[in-house]
Amino acid sequence: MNDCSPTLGAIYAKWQEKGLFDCHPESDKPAFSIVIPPPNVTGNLHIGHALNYSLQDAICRYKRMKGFDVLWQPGTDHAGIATQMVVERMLAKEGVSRHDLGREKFLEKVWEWKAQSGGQIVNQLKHLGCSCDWRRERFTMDEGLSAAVRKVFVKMYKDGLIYRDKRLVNWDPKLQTAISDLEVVQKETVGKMWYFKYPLEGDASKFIMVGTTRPETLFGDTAVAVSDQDERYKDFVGKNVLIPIINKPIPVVTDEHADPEKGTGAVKITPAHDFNDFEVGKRHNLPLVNLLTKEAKLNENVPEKYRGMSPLEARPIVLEDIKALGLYDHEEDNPMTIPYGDRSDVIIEPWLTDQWFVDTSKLVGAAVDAVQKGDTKFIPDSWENMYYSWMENIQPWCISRQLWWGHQVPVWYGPDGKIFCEETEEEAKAAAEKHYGAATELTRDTDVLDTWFSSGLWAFSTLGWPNENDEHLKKYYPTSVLITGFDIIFFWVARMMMMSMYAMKQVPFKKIHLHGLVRDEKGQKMSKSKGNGIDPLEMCNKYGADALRFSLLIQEGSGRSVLMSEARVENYRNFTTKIWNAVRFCEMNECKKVEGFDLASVKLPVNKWIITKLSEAADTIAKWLDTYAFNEASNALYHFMWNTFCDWYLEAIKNIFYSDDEGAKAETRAVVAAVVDEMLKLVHPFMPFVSEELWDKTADRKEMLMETAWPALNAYEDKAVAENQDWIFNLVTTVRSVRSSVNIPAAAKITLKIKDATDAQHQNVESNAAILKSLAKVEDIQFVTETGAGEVAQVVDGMTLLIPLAGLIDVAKEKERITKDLQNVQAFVERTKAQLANAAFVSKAPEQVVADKRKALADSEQDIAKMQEVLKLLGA
RNA sequence: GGGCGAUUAGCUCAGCUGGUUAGAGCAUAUGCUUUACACGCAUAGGGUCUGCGGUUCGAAUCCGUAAUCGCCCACCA
Repeated sequence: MNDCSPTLGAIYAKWQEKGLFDCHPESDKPAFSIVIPPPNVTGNLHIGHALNYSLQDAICRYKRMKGFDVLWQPGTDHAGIATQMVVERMLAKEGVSRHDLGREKFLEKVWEWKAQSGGQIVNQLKHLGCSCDWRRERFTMDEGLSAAVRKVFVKMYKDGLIYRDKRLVNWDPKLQTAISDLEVVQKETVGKMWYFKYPLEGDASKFIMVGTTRPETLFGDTAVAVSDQDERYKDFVGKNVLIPIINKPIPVVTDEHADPEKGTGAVKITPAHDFNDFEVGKRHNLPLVNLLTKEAKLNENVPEKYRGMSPLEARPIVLEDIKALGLYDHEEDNPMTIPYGDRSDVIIEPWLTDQWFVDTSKLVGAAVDAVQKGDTKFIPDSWENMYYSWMENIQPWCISRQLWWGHQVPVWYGPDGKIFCEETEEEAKAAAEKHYGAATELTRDTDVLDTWFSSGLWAFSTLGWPNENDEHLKKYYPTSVLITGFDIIFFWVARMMMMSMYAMKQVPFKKIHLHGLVRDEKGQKMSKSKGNGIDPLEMCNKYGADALRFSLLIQEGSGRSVLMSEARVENYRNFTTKIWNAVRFCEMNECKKVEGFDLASVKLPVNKWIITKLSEAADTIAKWLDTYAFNEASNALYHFMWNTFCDWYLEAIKNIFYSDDEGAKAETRAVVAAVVDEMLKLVHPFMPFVSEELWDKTADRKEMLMETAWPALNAYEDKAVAENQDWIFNLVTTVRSVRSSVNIPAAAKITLKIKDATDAQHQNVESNAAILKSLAKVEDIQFVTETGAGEVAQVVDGMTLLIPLAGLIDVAKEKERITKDLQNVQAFVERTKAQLANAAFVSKAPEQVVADKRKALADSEQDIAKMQEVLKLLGA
């Protein structure tokens, strides 16, 4: 916590020292809890993390201010594959492989690494301002969390939900482990389809032609399948054909898998190397011939000349050999997808092994029901459909990994292979003794679990489970909301739902807010290879964490992508600077906090106006944050702060500060100080550092900004006064606009004449004369009954504004300007008249709509008359 | 092949249950060295709301359809 900014570091340290991040299970405040999506312990903060954590921090800070007892539960994930790879790479530099060390020593090295350089990301989170309860930091390999893993595994095993099976799995030959379906990414390529002949056994003149994308697997063929509807191959069914090269006879079988429409209608069946063929093999009791080693090299089941080659190396040689035999027919280009490992980026092979599976089909029911009942709500809810459809088509989850780093499967085998699944070795031994009638030597299963298995328990394992009496578990579970990226909805969200419904009989979180991906300015995914990444820490250093956070927050809505570029961060850095300068201005004008000042005593309309606007902004921002619409909330804050507070309010009160009305000055100073205080509270969830720093700078405080309550100012709102004030500001804009369009020099003071003002308008202008004069650069305001020559005119709200220009007026231009204006209003009047003449509209539309139209029509007609009057004077 | 989402100003997006003379930020133009801020202030220009059809007194908003783009899932002998 130093390379961001010493000041920010100090503020962060102070929050932490005061215990402001801590949860208080003993308090009677209502709970609000979030578990962090645990970053990999190997991780470095990237921009996607920055988005995810900024959202959570904003919500947590806001909820604290709203009176909740907040727990933001932090921690890291042991990240089986990633971590093992990191440590292996480190060892490789010393010329050591993990196999040189052996499992136990290697795991020691991993823990050493973790102690020294693991979890850097936790410190990086602090740079962002994350207000996690760090006392409660957890790691998925902690003893408590590991106990949770063992307990759930054993329970699932005993409930028949976890089983061991020999079947085809996705095998990663680089990492040499099985991986789950989700960890396989399909890449589009244009491959080839090769066609060649399988001669009929005993009659080489007859043959079946097959097409295949993987000719090198023919050594593992154990049948050729055709459709029972396919006349072409009727005579072959039940007979044998010979595998080219090795001349091994295999049967021709009929199977639904063979589609007469595709290829030649005949399929070679390689049950040990293709998922579909595996199923065909099962239906026909075909033998399984495994051709690959765990490195995915051809093994002893292929002729010697091919052994040790990779499938891709063997393929052209096999094809040459088929050609040499005269069995080759032709080839075609074939668009296809090839499976790759998401971590290793090598081709994944279906491979026959013993693995552990979760029978997810038995878990999905409760997980789906919970969402259908609304116990967990998706935000945005469009994700629910995707969740349902994935759940409905769920496949068994392969949870075993042939790695060393991870939760070792709590399974021991007896000498006869009997399985003892228990939470501890002692229990397993006891069970074995009972089973065999004597103490028996057991060997432990060497597999570890898929990292997502432990992540699936994260929402309750971090809160103390399996200790059901843990006060944190009791108070904070189910958690209030999970905030995470939609990309891990299946990996994590769905699994958490299943695991939680199974182990806890409760949902893990009541809401789930799914946010989009961070992309570059052009909407492209950020990647190292493209070099279009944005480093969040660099942005923090250059522009401050607040600017980075805000540029992320203001874009996050409806789960859409968040586009990032340095220019955007820079842009919102300007916003932090603006706040800084505004507060500085207030200080310079001696706006000091007045103890005991009662906002209800405020008299000046402009002050009542800002208080009303502030109150409205507090409610609006709260409303949006409550619905996780971070973009809307951020926009509301930006608009209030910059537009309402700086551009209007501070400009409007300058004339008070420069006047000698001490009473008005005193009231305004007190109001400014109070408004700044409340405004900083609104800023705080979004930009905690700058707001806290200004809070500290502007007064002697008993409490830090972070621990203050969210503004509740509805009692001080005065909507009527605020509306009048809005009208005055609109009038200012109108005058400025006229000035600009007739090129009155910016610095020139003008006289403003107002004709046909109503009493209310007159009064409003009178009481805001000073503001009007200073903001519109008006020297003198006069209420008149006649228009004079040489005056620029503008009709607004039934009044005619007149600005004498001492003969400088360009009559032709004036006519054009007013005529254009007039035409717009006339067009509106025509439309509205037509609408009101429509009997169907008048009878069917709501009364209020019709009344509003009538009023607008009348007003516009009045304005038209005044414009025509002006034009007449111009000599039209 | 199945599903989902998007299409509104030059760019990025608001516009919730149909009634606004369709908004914001950025960018652009013009004018401002106004004693908080040029990382600023003021003003302005800019949109037949992707096309077509329908429902309705009334459609950016609802329905259908087409096109384009994006994403997810499945399959590809």
